[in-house]
Amino acid sequence: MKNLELEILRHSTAHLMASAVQKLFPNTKFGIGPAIEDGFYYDFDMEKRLEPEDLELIEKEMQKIAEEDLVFEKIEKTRNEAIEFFTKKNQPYKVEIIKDLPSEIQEVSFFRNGDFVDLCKGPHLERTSEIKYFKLLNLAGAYWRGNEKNPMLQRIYGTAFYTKEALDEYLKVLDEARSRDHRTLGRELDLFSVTDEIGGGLVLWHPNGARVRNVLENFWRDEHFRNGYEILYTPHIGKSTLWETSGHLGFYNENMYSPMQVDDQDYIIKPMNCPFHILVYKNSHHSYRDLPLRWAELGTVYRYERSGVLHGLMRVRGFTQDDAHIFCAQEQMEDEIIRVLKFCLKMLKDFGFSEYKIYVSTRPEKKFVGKLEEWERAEKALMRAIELANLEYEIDEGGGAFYGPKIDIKIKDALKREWQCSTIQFDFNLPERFDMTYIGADGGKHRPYMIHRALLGSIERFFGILVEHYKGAFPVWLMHEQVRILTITEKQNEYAKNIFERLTEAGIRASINSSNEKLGYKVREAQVQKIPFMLIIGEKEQENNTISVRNRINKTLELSDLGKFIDFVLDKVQNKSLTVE
RNA sequence: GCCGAUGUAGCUCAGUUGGUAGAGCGGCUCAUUCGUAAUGAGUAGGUCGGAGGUUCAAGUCCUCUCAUCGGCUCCA
Repeated sequence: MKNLELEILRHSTAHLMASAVQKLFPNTKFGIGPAIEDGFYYDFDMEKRLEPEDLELIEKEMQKIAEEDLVFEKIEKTRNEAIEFFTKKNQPYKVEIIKDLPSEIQEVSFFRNGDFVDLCKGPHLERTSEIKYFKLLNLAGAYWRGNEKNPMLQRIYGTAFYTKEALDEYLKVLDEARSRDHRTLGRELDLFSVTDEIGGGLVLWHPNGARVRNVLENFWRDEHFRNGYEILYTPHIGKSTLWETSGHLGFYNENMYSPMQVDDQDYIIKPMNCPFHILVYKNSHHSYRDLPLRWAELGTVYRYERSGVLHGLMRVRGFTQDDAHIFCAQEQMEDEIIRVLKFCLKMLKDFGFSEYKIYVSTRPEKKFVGKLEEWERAEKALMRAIELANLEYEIDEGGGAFYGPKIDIKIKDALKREWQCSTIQFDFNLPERFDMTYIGADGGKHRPYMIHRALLGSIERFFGILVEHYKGAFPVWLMHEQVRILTITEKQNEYAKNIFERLTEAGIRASINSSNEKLGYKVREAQVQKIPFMLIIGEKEQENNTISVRNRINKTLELSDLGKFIDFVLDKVQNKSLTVE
């Protein structure tokens, strides 16, 4: 199925929905109703507050209209006729759209199905009866034209497909996404919590989640040392004058928390790590021989996020960035970008993400700092690095920050959803503001290039993505508990303890369940908690000095020797294997 | 921040037209010593998100407030 065909179907379904709404709620003013990635929506302005039950009503009405087999009829009108038409019909939003069309457009097209006539350039299906498999999904508020100063309209989201199978499949994926929700799994696996008593967007990491995080961070550090980075630690607060120098108080103010007073000085909790890294740089003079400097930090920052945007671990107010800053000379810049990109992709792959989309954001039209040729050089370096890696990318023209162009990498998870994680950004602003220099081979002062980069983005978000990607069943190397020993009767307690000690000694994270429950119960418990391996220990095993291994995908493994099992697990850890067989 | 929905035990939820809180799971205790997704019995958990108000009486009605969820805007 081509996307274009789906788009036509969905857009036509949006019209169908609008015509149903018009029939049910005649005084409705219509916004727009486009097809979107997985479906469509339509925005309405009406007296009535729509409720979830109304969706069923509207769906039924749509079904009726579809069965009437109306024709989607195209009508042309001149611009003025169109304005007159919609003014008469009391459709101010439509009038606004037409008035905002470029002046060279004098003819506009309409589509009619039955009594419903909508401004639309098409294309559409031929008849309403072609729309068979659709579903209205949810209700939401949305600002007219996406601007929060405009009135808020009521939006209905829905989707449509050409076959029943495709629709069912899509609804199944939605269900699947719900069952993977990291907030639910986070509670079920006791990984983390967010509580009202502390405040929204401030995360408590429980032992299980913290264990996984710890493994992740240790790996992250090792890899950074291996890749030529040094690691820094910097404070959580700093004088407000620092943020004046950096300019954040100007351009980032609305995301920063109010200052606190210490000894008559204002201090601000950090929303970024960069100024601190720059001050480490400025603590001494640098020669061109020192460069490049690559400094990384798991830097915890606090940013004010509006209350309505907080979401589990994905959008929080306190989070840890896997931040790094690279300071280099102009001639090193291109190599550094290539290096970062390679490092980044390797890191993502180690966590099991090998599908991604890459975006390059270039210089904004108007507001930007730095010289034009610097921008061009940097943009070229970014694109070249991606091309050298033989990867595709999309250009977001003018989408860069005012201080420099960037690469953003969005990873695709098991459900093909895209998540923004990695970012590689040039900064032409801070080196200038902090007057950073190095002494070149010519004995003169030069300004270093500065590159910000985060590979995982924020540890919180990345962890949330991992939870959803793996549905809580982390790969063995990351899993907080790798092996659980299940005894059958208490006669095996001693033997179980010996096994536990050997596992622990080998560096395997294990526990014993010797409770007075039946084996079936213990298996179920371990299964629900997605523990990769269960060692079942009964009289038989004890007598023969063996073990019986079951993994979390309900398979018994042919590994009766503990030593061999330990090697097997360590091998999985070593290779970051994604399987448990 | 805005629009809408929700908020009852650790979790999932029930609570009829206002009459003073209930289940399952989980926890704890006891019994059971048992071979690959739930052994049985008993028991303890709640100022029904918070603050006002209406009423003889509020989990149920009204007002305000906070938080969460779905979106919008914004973003790591």
